[in-house]
Amino acid sequence: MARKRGQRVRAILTAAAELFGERGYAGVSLEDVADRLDVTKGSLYYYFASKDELVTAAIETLGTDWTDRLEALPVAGTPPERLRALLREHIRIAVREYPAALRMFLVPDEWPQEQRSRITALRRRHDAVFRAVVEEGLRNGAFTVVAVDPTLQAMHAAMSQAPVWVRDDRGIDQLADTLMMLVGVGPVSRGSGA
Amino acid sequence: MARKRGQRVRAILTAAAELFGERGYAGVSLEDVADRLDVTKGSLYYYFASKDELVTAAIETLGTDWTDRLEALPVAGTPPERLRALLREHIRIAVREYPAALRMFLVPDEWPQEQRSRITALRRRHDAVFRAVVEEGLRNGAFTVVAVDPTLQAMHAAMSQAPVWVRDDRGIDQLADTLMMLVGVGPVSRGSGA
DNA sequence: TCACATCTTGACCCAAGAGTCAAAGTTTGT
DNA sequence: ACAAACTTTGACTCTTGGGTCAAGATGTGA
Repeated sequence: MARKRGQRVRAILTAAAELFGERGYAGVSLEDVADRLDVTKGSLYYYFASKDELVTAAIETLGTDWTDRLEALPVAGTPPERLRALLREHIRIAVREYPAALRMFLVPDEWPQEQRSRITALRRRHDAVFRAVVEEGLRNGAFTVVAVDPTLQAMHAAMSQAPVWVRDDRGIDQLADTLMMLVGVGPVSRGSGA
Repeated sequence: MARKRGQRVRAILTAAAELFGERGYAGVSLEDVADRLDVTKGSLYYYFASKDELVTAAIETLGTDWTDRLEALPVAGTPPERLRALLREHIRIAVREYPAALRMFLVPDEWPQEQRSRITALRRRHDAVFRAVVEEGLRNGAFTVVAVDPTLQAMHAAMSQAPVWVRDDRGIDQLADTLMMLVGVGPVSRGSGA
C-alpha cells in the first residue's frame, strides 16, 4: 500500500536528516543511515536512487515541514508577541525534534552544488516568515533595528546553534528573550552608542 | 633551515584551515589540501603524521592566533566601546582572513572525538574575552541582558555565520551594531515586555 | 666537486563507501 | 492456498582516500 511506503520514506528521511545534520554530507555513509533504521544499505536504494537524492529529499522535507509549522502559528497579537512566539517555536522544534538537522541549512558549501540552490530557496521562504513580523513591528514602531538583514541573519544563526547549548524550556525562553533584544525589545538600557 | 620549515608548515595549516572550514572534516581529502598547495599528498606526510594531526594543528593554530589578536586589542575605553571593537575585529578577521575557517569551531560533532575537547577548550578561552567585557558592562550598568550565556552564544553564532552574508565594511559595522543590541545598547526602543 | 641533510615524488597497499543486482523473503488480493 | 506485487538482503564491483615508502630531486656546507 502507498500509505506504508510513505511511512517508510518518512522514517528514512528523518533518520537521514538527523545524521546529516550531525556530521554533514560527507561524514555520513548510507550504511550509517541504514544502520540507524536496522536495515541494509541496499534497501535504501529501493527508495532513493542515490545518496544525493536521499539528501535532497531530506532537506526538502525538513525545510518544508518546519516552515509550515511556523506559518501555522496564530497571526493574532502584536508584533512583539508574535515574534516571540515564532522564536520560541523555532527554537523548540530545533532543540526538541531535530537537534542537529538545522545545521544542514547553515553550511551550504558543504553540500553538493545541486543541493545548494534548493537549500537557499527553502531558507528564503523560512526567513520570510520572520521578516514579515519584524517589518510590521518596525512600521508601527514597536521594533528598532540597525538594519533588517543582519538582524534576521543573527537570529537564525543563533537559533541554528541553539541545540548545542540549550537544554531545557528555561533555556528556550531565555534565548527567545535574548533574541528579542535584537529588535530592541526587552530588558533594555538606554542607547548610548551609534 | 628551521625558518623555512616553519613557513612551509604555516602554509599547509592555512590551506587546511580554509578547506576544512569550507567543507568539514570528512569533506576534505589530503589530496585536496595538497592540490591547493601544488604538491602531492605524500609531501604532507613529511610534515604531519596523519590527517588528524594536521587537522588538530590547524584548529590549534587558528584558534590561538585568533584569540591572541582579540586579546591584543586595547583595553582602554568603556565596555560598550570595547565590546564594539571586539565584535568588529572578530567579524573583520572572520570575513576577510578566514572566510570559512570559523565554522570549524561551530560544529563540534563533525570532528573526531580527539579534536572535540581541544575545540571546546579553544572556544572557552575565546569566549572569555567577550565574557569579561560583557560582565564589566553589566556591573557598571552600561549593559542589560536576559542572561549572559545565551547572549554570548548568540553573538558567536552570528559572527561565525557572518562570512556567508557579510561582504564589505558596511556589513561588518552593521552586524557589530546589531549585535550590540543584544546587550541593550543601540538604536533601542523602550522595552515593552519581558 | 663531493658528501650529507632536507624535501618531494609517484607508485603502491588497504579499507571504506557508493552503487548494482539476482535471489530470497514478505504482503496482499482472490 | 496461490500468484503477483512489493520489499529486503548480502554479495559484488569500482572508486576514493588514508597511509607507506623507496627512489629521486634539491639544497647546503666544506
